[in-house]
Order: sequence, then C-alpha cells, then structure tokens
Amino acid sequence: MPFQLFNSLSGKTEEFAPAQDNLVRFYACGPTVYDYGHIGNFRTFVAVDVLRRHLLQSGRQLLHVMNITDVDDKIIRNANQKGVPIGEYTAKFEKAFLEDMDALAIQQPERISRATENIPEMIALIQGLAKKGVAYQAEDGSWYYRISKFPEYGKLSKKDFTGLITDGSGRMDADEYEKDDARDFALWKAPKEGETSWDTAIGPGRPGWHIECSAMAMKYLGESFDLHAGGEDLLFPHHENEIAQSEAATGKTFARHWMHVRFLLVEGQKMSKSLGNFYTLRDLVLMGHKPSSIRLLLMSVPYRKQLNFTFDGLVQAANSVERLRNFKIRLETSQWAEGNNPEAAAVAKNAVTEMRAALDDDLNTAQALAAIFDLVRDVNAMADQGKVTKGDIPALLEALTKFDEIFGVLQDHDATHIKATVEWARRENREEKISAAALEMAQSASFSDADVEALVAKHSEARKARDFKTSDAVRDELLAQGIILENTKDGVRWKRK
RNA sequence: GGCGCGGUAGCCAAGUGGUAAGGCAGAGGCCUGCAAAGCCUUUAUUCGGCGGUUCGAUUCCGCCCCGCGCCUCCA
Repeated sequence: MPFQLFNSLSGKTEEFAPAQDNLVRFYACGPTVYDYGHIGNFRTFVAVDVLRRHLLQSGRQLLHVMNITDVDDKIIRNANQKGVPIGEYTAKFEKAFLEDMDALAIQQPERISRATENIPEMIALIQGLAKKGVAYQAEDGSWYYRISKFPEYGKLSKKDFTGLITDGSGRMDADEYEKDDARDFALWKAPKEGETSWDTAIGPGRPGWHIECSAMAMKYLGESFDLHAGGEDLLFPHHENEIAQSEAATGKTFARHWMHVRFLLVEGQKMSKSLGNFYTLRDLVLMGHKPSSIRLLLMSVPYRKQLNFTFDGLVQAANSVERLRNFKIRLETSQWAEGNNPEAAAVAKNAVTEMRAALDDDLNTAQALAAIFDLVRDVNAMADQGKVTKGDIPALLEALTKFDEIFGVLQDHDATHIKATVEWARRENREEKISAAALEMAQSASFSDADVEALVAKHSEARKARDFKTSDAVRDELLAQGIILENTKDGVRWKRK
C-alpha cells in the first residue's frame, strides 16, 4: 500500500507522493526563538521527524525546509528588556533549540532558514501583491493583505468569511485601526518607537508573522511544493494566510498537502504557565527524565490524536525503551549456537513489514510500535527455548535497525544529554532545579566504556573464583556510577542506567 | 454561538460489521549464588449512556452525558 497521509486541505486521508522525481519538497514551521522549547513544541517536531524518517526509509529523497522565526513581538520585547540586540537574544535560544532537537534525536532538516536573513524575498513578495492590488499600505506605513481579493480565503480552515466584513467592534488592536477590513492581516509592520526595523523599498518596518514562511518556502521549494506541516494551531490564521499570500502572488497552488499535528495535554489539561503544567524539555531532563523516554512518549500516540503527557506515562515510556534496549543487548552479547532458523528470519521480516504498513497508514506509530514489541516477545521466547541461532542474528539486528531508523531510541545517548543539561543549569544558575536522579544519570557519562569494561572484567574474575563478596562490591560500585551490570547464562553485560 | 476531535482493562493505547493488538503496572510460576534480564500463566463476557438499523455493532445512524481543540500571532 502506498503511503497514506491525512491532508488538512481536503479533509481526507490521501496518498502522498512527491510531484516531481523522487524528491519530497516540504516545509515545516519551526520555532520562534524567544524562549526554551517546551514539550508541546517538540511533539510537533517529533511528529515531523517521524514523517521524515518514514519517507527516507521508503526510499524518498528529501528537501525539508524549516524556518526559525528570529523577529517578532515577544523577541523584541524580551531583547529590549535585557538591553541586548535581538540577534544576540535569539542566537542563544536558537542554539538551545538545536541542542534540544539533538537530545530528542530529531533529524535536522536539509535547510534551516532565518526570517531576518530573507527580508528582500519578503519585500519582493509584498511588492508583487501590491502590484496586483492585493496588498495596500496604510497611513502609518504598514502593509496589509486585502482578503476580499482572494475568494478562496478560508479553504484550509474551512471557515466561511462571507458576511463577516468589517466588524465595527473594539476588537481591533491599536495598531490595526488603519485596516480597510477587520479580516485583513499585516504583511509588513511599520516601526514603533524602539523597535528593530529594516529600511526597505516599501518603507521601514519589520515582517508580519506570515510573510516569512511564504517567502522562504517558495525560495527554496518553488512556488508549488509537496507538503507543508505544523502544529494544529497554525492552521488558522497562519497557514490560511500563507496560502492567501502565496497563491494570490503566483496564481499557483502553494502546498499540495497539509499536515497538522494535534496539541498535547499535560496531566489531562492544556499546558499553560498559569496551570503550572508547563514544561520545557530541559525542565523534564533536570527532573530526571531521559530524552529517550520523552521521545518515545511523544511518538506513542499517533500525531492526529490528542496525547495526554503525564509523569506516569513518562515512566511507562522509560520502561518500554528499557525493554527494547535490553533486547538489543541480548542479541548482541549472548552466545548463540551455530546454525540458521528460518522461523527467526521470518519473524524479523514480518515485524518490519507490519511496522512499515502501520506507518504507511497515516503514520500510525502506536501500531508500528506494537509490531516491534511482537518481535521482541517472540524472539525472546525463541531464545529461551534455544531456537535462536547465530545465523539469525544479522536479520534480527537488521529488523531492529529498521525500527530505530524511525523511532530513534535504541542508541543510548541519554547520559551525555543529561550531563549537558545539568551543566547548562549550573551555568544558568538553575542549580536548585537539578534533581538527584538527573545527577545520578549524568554521572555515568563521565565513565568511558573502557572504564566500565575494566571494572566489569574485575567483577567477572572474582565471580569466576566464586568470590561473590568482591564481585558484588564491584557491581555496587558500578551501580553508584549509574552503570547496571547483569550476569546472564550467556555471560556478563552492562548498560547505563 | 460556528467548525472539529475524542471517550476501549489500574494506566497509556491499536483496531474492526462477526464477537477485543501492543506497552506499562499487578498476581502466580520457571530460570538463578545474589541482583537483574527473559519466558510461561493470569488481568475488558466487554469497548461513556440510551435507543435504532442488522442474523449479528465496540465498529453504522440518532439522542444524551463527559473531556478537548480552533474561531487573529500559543507547536
């Protein structure tokens, strides 16, 4: 079955394939770098990452563009408060965001593009709209988009705007009084006192919210491209306005397919600072939660379904990752009898087939996960019965590789990331937020594999001599460093906590 | 008010017109110097409630209850 993906534009699940060649051209709205990323942000980015990885595994090539919004009201306000240029202010959060992406094993897009580096492209787009009479300049110098010129306005958000002309109410913000119609939105904002602005052919000012995405998407992907993705809140007005701007300018379909990721709940409620359930990735890591647990939890519910992010769920996800990693370690470290068991190869192949079928079905990650757990259970059982042989291991590991090409949780880099986060917290004077659990997990990152191996060897020797007192002491010593040592009938093995 | 999504075991959650995947947790057992890891058995006569269609509905329709989202800069 070809890849099926829900399209917010048509409201239907449709086959998704690139229009030209084998290259998928897509744009995903990135962060506004005014603060550290929270788990809600990362649900969206993880979902897009799953899309990316599935397309790649399906043999597609990608041109994935993500914007970084490095100028907006909040950025200007916060930078002014700190008395630093906005570029300095945003650089810090952009760096933090990229680090967080890495911690969550989110692949980098082929191109990351900053709003402030594409001002000329935006101006050109606005000028084009002005020429067509779709953009107009208000008395204060701001430019607006005239929605009445775009009959299809509302086609993405399925809103009916007829009869909703100028509302005479007091809903309009002070800087919007110049608009001809209440629905019109800003393309270019004239500078206010103390605001960063650019001198341009259409006058001084700064970009409206939506224009950057239209300009950058078309710059790198062309006037018409395959897919546009983002959080569900962006559907209106952001994406609706992007369509209006772009299609009015070019007369062509902007993005053919639209993907929107649903918001998550935290402990059953919408995440908000006032409810006290607002968490950045860094908050959670400092509390002692591994990035891999967070990633798995974010992927465990299909992207179109509301995900209830809870601390209980985080523990469950951590245990699930443990089971998967234990399985991989077992395959890699056990002594296997010579031979081949066609049944094992069949189980491996079947699991991958099922996983991919689930992903082809609108990225059903929950079902894909089930396929891989079936493999784990079946192969563990076969191994206990001595039915797994040396010749089967490559195929089984290959299946796990295929799984991890999508889910990205088997490689254990948690300790390193936790350590980096702990160090960041110290630099930022957030020491009081560092939990004992985080410290313990960070500790094992200071222990190289060679260090561990040396102690493991010491443990094994003592054990061989049935000096359990010494062997247990070494094991406890390792545990105190965040290393778990296990003895199995097939030998000794270790892993980081 | 307009538009939309969802309510499945203790928790997370998939799914289908023919009688409920998977994960986590719990219980019992096997294995084991200990500790783990792993395996086996077990945990929803039932899928928010009430009606309807049907030989048969958790799955289709209607109503009701509950939760949630968007409706101008929050992913």
